[in-house]
Amino acid sequence: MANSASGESVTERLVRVLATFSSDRTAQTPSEIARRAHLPMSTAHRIVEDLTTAGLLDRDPRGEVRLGLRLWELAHRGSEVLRLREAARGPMEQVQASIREHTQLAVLENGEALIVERLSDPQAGLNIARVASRLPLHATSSGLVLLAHAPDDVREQVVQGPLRRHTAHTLVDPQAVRHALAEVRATGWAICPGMVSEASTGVAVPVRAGAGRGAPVVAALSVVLPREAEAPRAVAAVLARAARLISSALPDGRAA
Amino acid sequence: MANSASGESVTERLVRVLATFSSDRTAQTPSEIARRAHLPMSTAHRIVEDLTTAGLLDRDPRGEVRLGLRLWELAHRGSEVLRLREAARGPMEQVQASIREHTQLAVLENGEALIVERLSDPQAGLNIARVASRLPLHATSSGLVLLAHAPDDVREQVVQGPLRRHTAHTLVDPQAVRHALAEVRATGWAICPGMVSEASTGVAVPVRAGAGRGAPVVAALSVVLPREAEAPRAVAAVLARAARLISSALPDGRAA
DNA sequence: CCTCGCTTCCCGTTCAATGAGAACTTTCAC
DNA sequence: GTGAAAGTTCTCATTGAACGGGAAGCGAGG
Repeated sequence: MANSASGESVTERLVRVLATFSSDRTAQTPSEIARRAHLPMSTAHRIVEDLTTAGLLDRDPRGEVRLGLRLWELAHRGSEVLRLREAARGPMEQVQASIREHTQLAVLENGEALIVERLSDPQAGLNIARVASRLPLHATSSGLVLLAHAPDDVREQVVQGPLRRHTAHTLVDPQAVRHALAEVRATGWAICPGMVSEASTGVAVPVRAGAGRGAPVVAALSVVLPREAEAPRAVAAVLARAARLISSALPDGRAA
Repeated sequence: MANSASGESVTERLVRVLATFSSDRTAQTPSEIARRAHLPMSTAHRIVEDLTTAGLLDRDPRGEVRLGLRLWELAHRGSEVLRLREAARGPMEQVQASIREHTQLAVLENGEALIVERLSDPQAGLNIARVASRLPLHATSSGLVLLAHAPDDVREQVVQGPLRRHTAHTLVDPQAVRHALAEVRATGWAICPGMVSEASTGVAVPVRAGAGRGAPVVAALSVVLPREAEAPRAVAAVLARAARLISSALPDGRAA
């Protein structure tokens, strides 16, 4: 754009505006957006107007801004995530039926685990993650699975980057993380007691695109158990079976 | 942007690029995008690159472009559609279980019906519509329901606009449509035999935001029956019950 | 070897986007 | 009722980012 004080592309700014929305803030005033996206008032107002006429945002009569229908529509017109979710729904429901805890599916996105599907039993314990929210890679079972099978450069970048401590059990030493990842690769699952929150244990397995051990890992399937639950390895076995079901429903992974 | 030949806003163009994707075309080359979005080659390439670094698009190793994870993520961070889908899933599954045909939920979007959720039984007949696809308002049961409860100006614009004929039973006369709409309002449902395709009958009812007859209509719940099925009115009654369930799970509609 | 289509790089032109500011409206506290 | 605070809608001069034609590079296919 002409004259941007900070030398950003228009696209960047549009995304920044859209990214000010979250599961908690689904409606906000243009001024709030300006503040949260660090944009000058008048600029924010103009961008909001543009996005509104494009349908990516909607303004309700009160003047508050929400994410627009068209954004949802575009995202549903053929993202990979949709195929993945579709393939995963059945197997995830089976897992859910037999284990009765939160069941999650996550993919690797820009150094974090992005949750793409989640089934939760009302009877199950408290839950942190929601669909479309992100989790740290080094401190969650899904994250470790994704990281273990990520390309070398991505893995190293995360391992060497700052590793935030969530609980006393969080792995914050690069070497410790590398060890854990090697074990995940060897066993085929990750079991993480109390790494994010003291009270729960995460169990996760890789989901591959297509059959075969060598097929690329595209997602991690996980459940969150209460810490005191025994038999996490039995749970891992259940997950592994479900993961194979998902894999076989997925187009073969030479594509990705 | 500086120099745009056609006086469009940047945002418009970005959306045009994103809109070249569809359920059928989930991957395309930048050049294809250029052609379909009617953009000069170099411009399309640049925009694709921008959108890619912003995460709204992804390029696979082959060079083909796909919708990016981040687009999906943003759309799932608090659109109204999500609430609606969530509230509707249970009741829709009940409908599905008792009727065993395609069950759909649609909202009004810019002069068309946008399908936001769909459950389909493998045993059910052929199906046209997918999630995130659009249907004409004047020729479908969902469409007529939405149109019947739309603001006056929207309704008149559609009724007076061109009404495409799909089959011999499609309503293409403005006055006929107005009559149909009045009946939909009076009875509380729409039954459309053979309007889109000769072989099927659509049945739809309004879904309101919150309890009470006066609450605003936010969606249409419908099923597609084989034309020869008897008892469409019994089906409408089942739908109406489900719609009330959905409504009660929805935040009260003074908001919208 | 040549052709054809896609992609990438280059570069002069230009006007859309920009953002400070002022005026106006709504909201709320007292 | 009055005043302050916050949000919104304008205006407008400035300017560099976006634009797009063109050429060069790349690769597949005949």
